[in-house]
Amino acid sequence: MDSFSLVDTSLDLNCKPLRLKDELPAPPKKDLQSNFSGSGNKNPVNQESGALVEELNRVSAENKKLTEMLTVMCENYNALRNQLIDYMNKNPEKELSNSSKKRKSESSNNNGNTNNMATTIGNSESSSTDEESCKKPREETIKAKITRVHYRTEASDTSLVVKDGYQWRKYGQKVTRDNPSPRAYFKCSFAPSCPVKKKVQRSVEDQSVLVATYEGEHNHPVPSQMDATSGSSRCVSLPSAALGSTGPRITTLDVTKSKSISNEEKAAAGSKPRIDTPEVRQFLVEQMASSLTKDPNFTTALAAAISGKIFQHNPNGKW
DNA sequence: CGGATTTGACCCGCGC
DNA sequence: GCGCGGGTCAAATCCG
Repeated sequence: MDSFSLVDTSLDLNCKPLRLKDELPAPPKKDLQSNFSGSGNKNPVNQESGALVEELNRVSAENKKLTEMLTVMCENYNALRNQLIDYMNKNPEKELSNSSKKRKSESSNNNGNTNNMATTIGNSESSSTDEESCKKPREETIKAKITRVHYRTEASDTSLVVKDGYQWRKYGQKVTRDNPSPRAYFKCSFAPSCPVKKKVQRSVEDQSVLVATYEGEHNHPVPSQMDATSGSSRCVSLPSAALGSTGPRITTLDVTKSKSISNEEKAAAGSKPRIDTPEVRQFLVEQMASSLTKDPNFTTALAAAISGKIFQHNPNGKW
């Protein structure tokens, strides 16, 4: 929808990726250099602790700044959202005509986001910063968390296999009315213990984009990281969760990625607190994004921005 | 031979 | 009640 994309774009451009790029890398490098390469010898412990304190202060200040930015963004978003609601109230027919054809479950889960474009993430968690949670009764969304993820694939790819780290068993395929490309239905291989299902279909607008719709949450960890890279079956598609670098398309959010990140978080927490490694930096970005996943529209904007910036910075896309 | 995939049949909700 | 369309089932087939 236009309003959402408006929100997304504005947030996206003015938000933190730029700042992260500007602020994060530069100062710590200095610190690290002074700590390690130039480190000499006088008082390494004091020097290191001083640098850490300095780093902590810097990060705190940055955190504060980001929080303020987030507040401003929330306000802007809420204002825009209110305008959108007003608009939708004035023009209810268009939205109704779109949503009326949806089946009960889908329309209820997308509750409010009645656009049939594959541009929303129907994350059902309530937001801590947004008024959405109190405005919209979302009890029905507790049942099945629906997440929509975009994957860019090779143009020549014809399979509907998405490498997301989990193992899936295909149980059906259908050609739907609104999209000439077939839709594939997958169940998690851990079913029935794991109730997660996924639908994969090529985007109408861009055939090289796979839209995966996840229903439910895995009640087990990712089988292995190997699966995410080598593929559990004949995987062909690239797991690049970044569309932001290419087109007007709004969203991409890789749920499994955030989960694996959280594993990294545990590992990092258990080991040394390396403040300024690229991994940690990226993790901070990811964590910011994941914290915003509570709001589907912010998630949409920020995930695209983060992914876009990160992939620009790291063209190989290797982590 | 066993597991994964394919694909037509079937089920079910919704609109008319 | 009927037709349509999306989702699921399950027998057949494929493949390592």
